[in-house]
Amino acid sequence: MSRWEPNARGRLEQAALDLFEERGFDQTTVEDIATRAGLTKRTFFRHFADKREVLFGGDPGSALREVFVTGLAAAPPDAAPLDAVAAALDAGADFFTEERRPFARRRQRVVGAHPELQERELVKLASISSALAEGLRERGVDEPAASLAAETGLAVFRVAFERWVAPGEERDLTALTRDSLATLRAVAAV
Amino acid sequence: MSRWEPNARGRLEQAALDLFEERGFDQTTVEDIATRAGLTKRTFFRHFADKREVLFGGDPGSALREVFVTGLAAAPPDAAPLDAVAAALDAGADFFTEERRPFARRRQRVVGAHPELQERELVKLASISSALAEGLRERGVDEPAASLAAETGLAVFRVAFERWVAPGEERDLTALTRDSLATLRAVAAV
DNA sequence: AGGGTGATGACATCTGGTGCCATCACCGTA
DNA sequence: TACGGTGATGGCACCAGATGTCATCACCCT
Repeated sequence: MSRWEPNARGRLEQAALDLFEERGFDQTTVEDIATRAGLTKRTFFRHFADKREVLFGGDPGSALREVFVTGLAAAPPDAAPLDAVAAALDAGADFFTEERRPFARRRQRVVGAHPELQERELVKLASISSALAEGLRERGVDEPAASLAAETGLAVFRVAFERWVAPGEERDLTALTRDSLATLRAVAAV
Repeated sequence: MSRWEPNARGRLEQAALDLFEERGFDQTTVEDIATRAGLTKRTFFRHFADKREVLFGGDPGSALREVFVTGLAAAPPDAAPLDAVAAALDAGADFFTEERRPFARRRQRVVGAHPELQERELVKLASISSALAEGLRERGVDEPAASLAAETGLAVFRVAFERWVAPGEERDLTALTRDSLATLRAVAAV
């Protein structure tokens, strides 16, 4: 692909995460990141739409959304909405293998320390929620049930994910997701 | 209070909403807003932390969060988590009276047209969700049930709110919220 | 060897956002 | 009446994020 030093994008992501941990998000300029990656500020903005996006995979960040949507599509056509969403969550949980946990923890610490990064994270999750709702509608689920099932499912996933990256937690994301879903069902039971 | 033209903050909010509708968020500079309000860019940033915040009430935006928290606190101590959250949602729904609907619709159209504004909106809602979860924990609800009930409740409210501001919708927000909550309970029923 | 292609560098520019100090209107007090 | 305090505003400089434009360079293909 690249004819210069390979993997410019990856180098930028790596440099950014390192610098954000060292000095914090605000104390790191885009030029700092680019320089550490052996590139220039202008090139940074060719790979990422803005400074925050470097932590969210840029366009590839939509990969996770695809995983969820595919998982949803794989559920039996006659599955209840929340059961179909549960299948999507399982697929999402599989995406975050044990090898990814250390990186996820670093990333979560940085994001958690900076409100402007949490903004972006919420948008990404909302985008997944919208995609799930759309998938549910295609399965014949009416509004507002489709949106509610999707949003609820994502809330379950978010809670599970936060537990997964919490210090000392050892259970895998699949187990945590299923546990959270069970808790939700108990809470929502009339 | 003010010894100059009164209500500088309100004038800035009004000018901003007008300009965002006329030209769009990106095509409007902070200087444009300030000038239309008879002020300067520097003064704008004394009232609002950033350009987006002008649509979210600045600090007073936390007023809504207080309404929710107060509503939650007013629920019977032995109420089930989701019932307590339902009380909070009722309080939130009361906050948006019929007179506010036209303004809410204008605002929603602008926010809906600009992803960067949606980011901010998600943060505000997440802040309410956190406050509700905290309130539930104080009522003795354990994690992750507290977070799940809070996030689920807010999903219900968000869905209801979107229907409330939809063109042609005439039901009030309380009715829509209760309807959405009933739908959620049906969806979550095993 | 030469042209095409795509990623990068260099430069200019706009705008969001902040720090700093001056200014001005009003208020209370002597 | 005079005077100083207070709080909101204006003006200015400045940094950093973000974008448009053009030049450059490495590689591939013919």
